[in-house]
Amino acid sequence: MTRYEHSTRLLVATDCIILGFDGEELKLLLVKRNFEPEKGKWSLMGGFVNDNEDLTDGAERILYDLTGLTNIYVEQLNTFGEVKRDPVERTISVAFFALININDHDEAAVKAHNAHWISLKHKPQLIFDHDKMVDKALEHLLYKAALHPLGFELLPEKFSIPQLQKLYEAIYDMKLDRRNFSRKILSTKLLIDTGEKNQQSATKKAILYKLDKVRYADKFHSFWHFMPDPVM
Amino acid sequence: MTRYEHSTRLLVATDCIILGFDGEELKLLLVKRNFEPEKGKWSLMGGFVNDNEDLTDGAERILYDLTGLTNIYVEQLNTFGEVKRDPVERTISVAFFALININDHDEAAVKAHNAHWISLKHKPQLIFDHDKMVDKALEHLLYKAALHPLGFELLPEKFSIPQLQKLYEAIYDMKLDRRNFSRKILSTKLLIDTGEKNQQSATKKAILYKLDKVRYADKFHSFWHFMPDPVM
DNA sequence: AAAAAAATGTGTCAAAAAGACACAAGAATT
DNA sequence: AATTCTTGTGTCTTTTTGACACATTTTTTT
Repeated sequence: MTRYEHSTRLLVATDCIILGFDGEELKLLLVKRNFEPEKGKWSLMGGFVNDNEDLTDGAERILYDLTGLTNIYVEQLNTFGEVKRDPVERTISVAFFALININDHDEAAVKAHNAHWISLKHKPQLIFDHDKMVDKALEHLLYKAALHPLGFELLPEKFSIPQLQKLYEAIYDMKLDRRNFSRKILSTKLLIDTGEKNQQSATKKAILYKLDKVRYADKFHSFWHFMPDPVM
Repeated sequence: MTRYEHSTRLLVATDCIILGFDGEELKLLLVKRNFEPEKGKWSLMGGFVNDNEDLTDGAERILYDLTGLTNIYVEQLNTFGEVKRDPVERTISVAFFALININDHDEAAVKAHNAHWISLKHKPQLIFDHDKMVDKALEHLLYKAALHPLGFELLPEKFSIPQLQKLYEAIYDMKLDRRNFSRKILSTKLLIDTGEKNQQSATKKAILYKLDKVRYADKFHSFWHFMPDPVM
């Protein structure tokens, strides 16, 4: 037995939902297509999966191409396979979810691909079912960030508690009490005081922390309750 | 533009991880293959995705074939696409996660497919990367059930609180305090007292509840903390 | 028929966590 | 030196959790 005969073979693509944080709001890395189909429209960055390439490798290849980064937080999200989702030809697309610190990426690579960071609040309409993909990614972010403080992936290595709070406020689009947030985050004992202070801050310099990666890995599969319940 | 030329097309399959609960333990619906490759070995139920068929439809077709059920809780889990995962020919497999009440299924259909309910504690080794798929499904169940009381999907329409507790104990493989569990579950106000009592119970008859589906749908996107934190 | 056994429903109390809020302190601006 | 903005930390009250005890219902045993 060397091949499954009589079975249909389909195009398989990968699309990446790349989220970043600039200190104020969540942004999405989108490309303005300069090729057909849908030339001139906004879309996620994607590409076909090669014959001899794992799905994850395909996604990482695309991410590297676009951002110049390698050690990104990437997770497989969902596979979109509606028959008519691509008008040209049926294509299955495996969507990947990536979080990066917005200041880390290679700007030249981004420019070369005609890509731009767009605030989620001003997201344009995207091609095909890419809007659905983004929705799914945001839903996933809410889930994940409620259980794990994985907002760390969106911040620089050294960060302050107020920075982290702003990130969570952006993710959940709500205001949090500064003092309670600080108490809660410190009680996890996940933050290591680097002894340094935030220099760019205009007023009082905030303490810079880094993530205790060992403890984080240990605790990752325990469930926290990170965000308050919405009132019912 | 009518086709993407020069791009490789791949076989796309669907595999279903079907979990059920018999009142005591979690079980997995597995088939003993009576066809090549890997004839005689245990595997998940799966099949190729048809040319003109959505992925979800493909999964539901396979689930209906095997169990005779249509309104199953199904969720797409993950797509497994390692180059060498299928020794015959490269095949991408989209794994689906299904929860059913183990007493509902069509036994004849199950028998016809040479399928069996196997306790997770005695799961045999499966073909290809199906073990990985099952691991992923269990991990997903832990996540989901921590946030949503989605164990309901595994129980009959009317059930008692002790039944629900046994299910959660099976999922998390831990003992829970009866009184605290009851308090917590009732405080969600998700259960409607049917006025009936459990008849098969050997001693005191337990109150049968049903799920308040409206409230459940409303609350689904709020985050609960259903299981206690593991001690660190 | 009474007692024992098994499982269910509900209540109490202390400890822990969460929510609301006040005040002190560092750093730039006026 | 006073003002403003932001950060760090503390207190108090309310809510939730965790650890228990006891009463009730039904079957089984004596």
